[in-house]
Amino acid sequence: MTPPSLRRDAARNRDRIVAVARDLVDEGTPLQLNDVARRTGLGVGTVYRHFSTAEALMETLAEPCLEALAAHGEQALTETDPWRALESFLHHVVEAQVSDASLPAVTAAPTDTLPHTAELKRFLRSAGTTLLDRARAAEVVRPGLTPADLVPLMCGIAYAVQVHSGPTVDRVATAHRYLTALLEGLRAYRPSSAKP
Amino acid sequence: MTPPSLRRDAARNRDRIVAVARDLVDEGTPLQLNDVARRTGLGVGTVYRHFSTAEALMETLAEPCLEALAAHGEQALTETDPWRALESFLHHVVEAQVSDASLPAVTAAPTDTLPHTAELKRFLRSAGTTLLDRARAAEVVRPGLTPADLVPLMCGIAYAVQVHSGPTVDRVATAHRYLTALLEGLRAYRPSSAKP
Amino acid sequence: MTPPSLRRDAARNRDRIVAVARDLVDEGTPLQLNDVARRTGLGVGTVYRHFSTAEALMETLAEPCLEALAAHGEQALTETDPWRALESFLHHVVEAQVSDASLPAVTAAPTDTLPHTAELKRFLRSAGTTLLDRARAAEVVRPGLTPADLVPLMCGIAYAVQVHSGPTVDRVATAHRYLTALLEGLRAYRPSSAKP
Amino acid sequence: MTPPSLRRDAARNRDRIVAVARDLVDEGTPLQLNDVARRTGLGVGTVYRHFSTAEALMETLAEPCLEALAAHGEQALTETDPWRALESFLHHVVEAQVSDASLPAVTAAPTDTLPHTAELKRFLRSAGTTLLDRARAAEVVRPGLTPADLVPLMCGIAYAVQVHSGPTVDRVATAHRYLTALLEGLRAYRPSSAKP
DNA sequence: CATGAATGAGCCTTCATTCAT
DNA sequence: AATGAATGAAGGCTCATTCAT
Repeated sequence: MTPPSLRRDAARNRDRIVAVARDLVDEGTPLQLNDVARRTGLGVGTVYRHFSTAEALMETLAEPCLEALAAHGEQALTETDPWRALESFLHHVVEAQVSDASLPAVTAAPTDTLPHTAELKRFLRSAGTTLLDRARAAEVVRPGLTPADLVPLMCGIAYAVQVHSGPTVDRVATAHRYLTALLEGLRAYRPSSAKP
Repeated sequence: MTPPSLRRDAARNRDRIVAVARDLVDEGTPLQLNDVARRTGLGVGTVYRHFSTAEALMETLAEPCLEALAAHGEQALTETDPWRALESFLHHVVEAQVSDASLPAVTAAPTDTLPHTAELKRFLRSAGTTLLDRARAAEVVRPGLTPADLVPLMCGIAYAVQVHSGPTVDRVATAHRYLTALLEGLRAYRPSSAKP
Repeated sequence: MTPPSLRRDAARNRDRIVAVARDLVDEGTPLQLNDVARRTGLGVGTVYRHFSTAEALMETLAEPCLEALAAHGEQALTETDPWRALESFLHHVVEAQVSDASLPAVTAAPTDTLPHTAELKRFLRSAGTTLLDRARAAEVVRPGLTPADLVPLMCGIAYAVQVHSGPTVDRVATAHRYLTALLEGLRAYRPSSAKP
Repeated sequence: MTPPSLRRDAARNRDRIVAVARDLVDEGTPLQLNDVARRTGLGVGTVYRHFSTAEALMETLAEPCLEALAAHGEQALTETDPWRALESFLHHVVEAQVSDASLPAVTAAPTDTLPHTAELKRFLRSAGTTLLDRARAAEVVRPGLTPADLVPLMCGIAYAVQVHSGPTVDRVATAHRYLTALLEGLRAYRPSSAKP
């Protein structure tokens, strides 16, 4: 995560920047490098040296989450039940999307700043594609949606949750509900009709 | 739509403002009153006289669409088949959402500027609520989603379509596909797939 | 006060404008002709036709007060005791200054818009001059202040009262206190030393 | 006055801003940060960096004067004759008020921007209070005015001088005359005039 | 006479980015 | 490497006044 071979103090500064940015994102404040500089007590120049744009910083925040999702993706790829594999992976994705505000911003962005972000997103897309393709091959999934729809739909659910938002709503639960509804529509044979 | 009894030239200016705003919104440019003034060739003050905030202008752009949706809503309320009523109404909604960029902005806004906008949104929400409640009463819809989820989900679909967007995608078709998937998940026991 | 030979409706408009302006001034709102127009329901042009500047309107508001003061001035000029004449006149002046917000604005202005205002102010200045000169001739007043100081000092007292202002202060009482202090300083022989 | 440990060029800019502001205030021009920026040739942002509001800049202009007054206040507090102490202090105050246009603005403001300004004003108020209380205790002052009246009255005198203003008037002399008149009224039994 | 739409200069403020120190 | 001052375009908005209807 933190680039190696960085002078001790430089590394400390970098961590400080990331920590402050994390706080800003968590409290819903728009991420501005000037603002980060002020709150870290560092000079703007220092912040710019570490992160040349706000997007780069945002992607750095999202990185751990993306990596965790990638791990879940790898895990899902080893699962034998193709439906459960897909379902489980996507639930992890939406949960992450609504839990960490840095994620939707990075996920929905058409282009990436950091190579590593691009790589992770590429892997997640390919994992999703594989999982959906397997499910279609096993005929546990209805046609109509393609792998290219997965990312947009996950973003859409995250956005829907945000629109829904009020003080009394459990965002994670709502996200799962929305995904569940969508997956019901995606599934070929529903339990009720699979029983008899 | 255009307030009556306005001086001839004032009405022309107002229309000009709305037309320019329409273009801006269609081309994805953020709607700024100063910008509108510049492009219309009118003074800033003139624009502010007609629309005291950018939101008011945006809502004015969205108004015809909202009214058309309201008409569809009334239509749907007279439909006898509760499932078809809900389905048809929601398809009209998402189609509008992706066809006119002013709509998602207005729909997702937590507060409204123009009384008429508020009224239309209220009506649309109540129509959706009634349609969903009827479908639930007729047991053609699965539990899990409530009337309060409708607006967020429609916004989420519009957002998903936007994330999907590329030069070669048919936005309307994509929106219908997404809604169809969701409705499949919402639907209770469909005769067709329960048989074989 | 209201110019004669004005069409009935024009006169009504004029009165309406003055009434609204009175309210604005009383509530401490800056006097803007646009604002007056909106609150009267009249067009801006109409307001401008009646009062070509905000100052003209302000002077119109102040007029009744100025006339009342002029009456007090004439009264004072008939008084035999030169000290009491001066004292009484000035107390009327400061009381008016703090009671009607239109007055300080007009009194302190170096130039006047309406001829009648200029005339009234001229008369008040001359009355003050005469009263002070008589008091000096009667040696009931100490040298040091001249007639030209009267207007500035009355304005200064009104301003001091305004600076003092808080929710719990009686502006009129404060004004009288301040003037009393000043008059004590102006007076030659104070009661205590005049007795024996 | 100028904060220490500021980069050389930054300090130069700051001084330039203050100098230009000084000129504006001296020539009676309303103090606007944009205007200051234009006249200094600096960017607006630079001016805002140094002084976040026009009030902050105004208070910075007034600061040296306020400090000089505070020094006079301390001096007066060591004076043994309570009357002379009060008199001398107040004469310094009014002289400052009419000599530096930044002072009345700061003095009359109900709230302060810079902590140091607030502190200085607090000290001056308390010095005035002490001096007046001592004079009352020594019975060299008549009742009727309280410490809370001092600031308003000093502002009132400054305002009176400004109303008086014309090309041929010596503002400082006028201010002293007005204060003298007021102090005469404040003073209790003067030996000189009580004798004959 | 009355109207009120139009004007546009001008004020305030923010922010992403550069670059001298 | 680090600093943080400087920049200035850009956006938001108000208001006194004019003039076509």
